[in-house]
Amino acid sequence: MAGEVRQLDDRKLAVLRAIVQDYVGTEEPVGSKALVERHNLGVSPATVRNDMAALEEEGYIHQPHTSAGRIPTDKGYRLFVDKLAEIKPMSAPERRAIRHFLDGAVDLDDVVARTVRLLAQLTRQVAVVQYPSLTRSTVRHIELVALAPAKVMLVLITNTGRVEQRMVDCPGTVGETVLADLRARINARAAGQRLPDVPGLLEDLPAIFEQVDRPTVSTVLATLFEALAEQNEERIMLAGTANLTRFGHDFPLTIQPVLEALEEQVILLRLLGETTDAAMTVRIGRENAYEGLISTSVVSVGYGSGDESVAKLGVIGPTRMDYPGTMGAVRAVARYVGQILAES
Amino acid sequence: MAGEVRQLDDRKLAVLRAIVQDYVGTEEPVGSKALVERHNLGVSPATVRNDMAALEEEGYIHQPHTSAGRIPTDKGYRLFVDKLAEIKPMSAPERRAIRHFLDGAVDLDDVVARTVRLLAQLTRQVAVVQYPSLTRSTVRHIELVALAPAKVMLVLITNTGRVEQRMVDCPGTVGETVLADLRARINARAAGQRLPDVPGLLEDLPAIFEQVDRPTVSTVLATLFEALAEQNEERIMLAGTANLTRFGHDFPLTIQPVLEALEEQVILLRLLGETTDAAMTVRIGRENAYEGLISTSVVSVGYGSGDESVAKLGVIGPTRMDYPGTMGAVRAVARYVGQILAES
DNA sequence: CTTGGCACTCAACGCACACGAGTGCCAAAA
DNA sequence: TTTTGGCACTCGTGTGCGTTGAGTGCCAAG
Repeated sequence: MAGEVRQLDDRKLAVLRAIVQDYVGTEEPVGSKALVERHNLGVSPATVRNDMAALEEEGYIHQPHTSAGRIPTDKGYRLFVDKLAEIKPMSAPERRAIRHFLDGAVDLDDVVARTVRLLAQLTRQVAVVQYPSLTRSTVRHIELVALAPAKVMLVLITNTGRVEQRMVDCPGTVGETVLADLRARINARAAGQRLPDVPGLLEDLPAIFEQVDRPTVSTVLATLFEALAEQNEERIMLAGTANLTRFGHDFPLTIQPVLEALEEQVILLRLLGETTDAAMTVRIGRENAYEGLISTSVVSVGYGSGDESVAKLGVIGPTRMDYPGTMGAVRAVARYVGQILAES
Repeated sequence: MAGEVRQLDDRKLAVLRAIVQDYVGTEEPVGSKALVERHNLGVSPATVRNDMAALEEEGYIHQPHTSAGRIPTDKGYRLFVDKLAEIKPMSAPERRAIRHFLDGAVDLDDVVARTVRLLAQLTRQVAVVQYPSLTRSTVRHIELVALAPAKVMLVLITNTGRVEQRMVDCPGTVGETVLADLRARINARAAGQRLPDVPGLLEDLPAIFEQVDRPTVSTVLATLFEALAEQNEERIMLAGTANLTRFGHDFPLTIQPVLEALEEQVILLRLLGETTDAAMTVRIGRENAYEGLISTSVVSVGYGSGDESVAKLGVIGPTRMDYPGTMGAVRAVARYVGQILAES
């Protein structure tokens, strides 16, 4: 990679940057003349043409047909994102708006809902927010409630405010005192612990109870462990699908697979899952594993209620998107959500 | 209305029915010649033309331009749905598939999720399912959990399996015994009662407690009443948005407002809210209050875990849709969901 | 290495024209 | 009175064709 980049002098890079910027703005192939007019590169169109030829040779741009301007390729966008663009910080009013909008949230659901709408609005694209996952969070409280003689409800509350509940059908009648005892012991050991660690801390509990109660205790614990382990049930919230209509000219073809992808939580989760934890990840066009998204880019980043990332959020848009602006918005929103979560 | 219909003899109605059926099938304006060929009306094209002229006069059909075939108007579809079409029952294999697909559900969320996907797939349109609402259901259990000295979590569980939780910030420290007492009294009075009736049954509770605890009790109850009253927070689940791509030829224009509408839960709720409880409701084109949906039809019906409807579900598609088939699917799915809910 | 000039390419546009599906109307038949 | 065949008419769609112009590649001069 370094080898290739070395061959491109500064002006060629500037030309590529200009092409990306113009194309993102106009959505039309950009020619040499228009380029020198709009950006003041101090050279003639002919020179730019030579540079363009070189850039095309290297695979950073290409022309749809002979007598047309150039369009960046995925590789071109990649270089742009990696070397040529700076994340655009949000303006002060924008930051204030974000803050204000998120501050009104009343519970975790509301935080996520507001976040995803905000992100969609800021970027004018499709926004995706993953609920804070169970695996990284810690136990705040575990509650057991007898609903019927042999029916117990188990409620798990995490430090991120997430609540998970399960019904437990017990093998026999459950005494209230036993239940209270179990509840107390579970919380004494598990409170404040990270979810994956909890099973290890509780596995010897049945032995403490009377012989007759052990099946019940075991059943309850089994259900709890199941709830803890079930990372699959990671939920996701979407917004801004209406922005897909601004996708391009060749409509149904591009938009349909995207809509299909958006309906599959599994795909979205995998998409976000590819984000390296802390850093912002940008997947451009064919870099996306899923076929339906080859003409889209995904900008995603982790967010968390402290120094540590507990979930991810991001944006899906056409490869021809305003990368600096989008990345700025994604980063800013992720930060503020983190703060909100830390406060609550 | 009776007056207008009287003017249309049986054959004219048959022509209208044929036009609707053909247009739904082909998506193209249908002419007199094609009509007599495909349906065996025992008359000549010329006769059909006369009937068409009459139908157009009455506003049931119209032609996009002079030398084109006819298209049903909203009014035409309305007549078709009201008088000319029968709800098409599901075939035995279809019914089996529905049953099988819904039977795998493990909890309420899963039931709703499966239902909405199923409905989208069956009708090949956008499906909407409202979560069983709080107002019609009864209290199964109310739980209070002390999370911190002055922080209590309130959990409300309904007979439909829905769980609603709220954090309560109490004015002072809450004693465990007081909390247990309160919990017991609340459940003794509220369990099994319909949600709207609960506040009336509990309002004198603070008076029973010691002076010092009354603020706490009042605060908890206030939060509970709030949760009970908050019908607004009725949730909705969507599926099948990808089916919008099969909407029509004039793409972005039609689809964008629809996507926007689908993102607004409020709009969807109002849409479903217009459904008269038991009966299936069909809103065609401009009959829909919301502007963005004037080129769509909404087929909706209530469903419930017994004889009574607790929530609604439906389908949104182009006015040019297969009404008998769609209505059949909606009705069948609603029935089976009702059964599932009743069982659990 | 840069630049102006120049010939070339090719999508987009406009236009004229023919085609044909579909209509409305009318007079004759039922 | 209703139905039907005939007929002239409308008008959107498709096709072929020349024009336009943005944009290119190449080359020779600066």
